[in-house]
Amino acid sequence: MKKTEEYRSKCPLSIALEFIGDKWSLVIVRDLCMGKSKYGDFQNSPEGIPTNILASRLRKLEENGIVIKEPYQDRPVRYAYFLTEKGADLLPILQQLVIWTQKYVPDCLTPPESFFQVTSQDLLRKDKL
Amino acid sequence: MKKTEEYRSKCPLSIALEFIGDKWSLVIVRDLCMGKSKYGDFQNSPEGIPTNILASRLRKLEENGIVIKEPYQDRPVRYAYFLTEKGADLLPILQQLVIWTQKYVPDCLTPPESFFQVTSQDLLRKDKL
DNA sequence: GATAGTTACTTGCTTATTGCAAGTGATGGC
DNA sequence: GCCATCACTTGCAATAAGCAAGTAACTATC
Repeated sequence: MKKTEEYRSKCPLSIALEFIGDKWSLVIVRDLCMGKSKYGDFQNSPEGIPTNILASRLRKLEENGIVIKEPYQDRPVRYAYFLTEKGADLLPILQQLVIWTQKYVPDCLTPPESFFQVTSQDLLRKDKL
Repeated sequence: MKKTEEYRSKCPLSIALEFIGDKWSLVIVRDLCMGKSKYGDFQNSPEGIPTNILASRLRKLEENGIVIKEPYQDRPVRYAYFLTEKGADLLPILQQLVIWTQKYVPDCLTPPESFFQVTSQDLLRKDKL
């Protein structure tokens, strides 16, 4: 992992944005929180993430220790993706983002009640939301 | 403001990322929370935001109702920037991002104690952190 | 053995964005 | 008239985003 000298500053907010400050990374983390783990799962999400962006973001999230990939099949070898503890701890951020949008954007969807009750620990036990 | 049909999906998380899912917007919001309001203030931040990016992001934040600009001088006219209520309500998101980074990135800075005690309401009273 | 289907990517290309460095405009001070 | 200040804009090169098609490694079917 990077030394703090390699970030554009030592501010923790600024550092966080170097990890997840783009339009797709937290969408992928959302899908992982919801129990999705394979390529087809992510591609079925309503945003229609381009396949090259999906591959690139999953690789970066894995490099940053937010996601791990585990083979679920041998011939050919194919991988499923899961959140690490570091990744699961992004959940409170997702929850706060949802609260913000629900307050300020009319007509957006409401996640299930469980979404606000689930904790990072729950995700690691692989409970589905 | 956009209708929900104009976002890439109706998911509140996804919508939020269309507003602030980049590496600079929340850094600017951080600076506004800290009481900064003029160009020179933002440019003095440690990340060294390029001036064209600063201008572009402030304009977008204003268009999205997250920031307002008010003239502080007439000749020539010059503007200072402040958070709206919508912008101040991003504070819990900033706080969660900081908690995450402090847990997972060694050697990052620690904000003042007040950062975690301040509320969105406090920001609107223009209390400095 | 050839063909088709499935899943997970990669590739080539176009378009868009990022960001560097310099420049511009409207003032005031000397 | 020149210089300084502050808030941007501009031109351009580099990088990233994303579209659409393609590829690889299997299995199933005929």
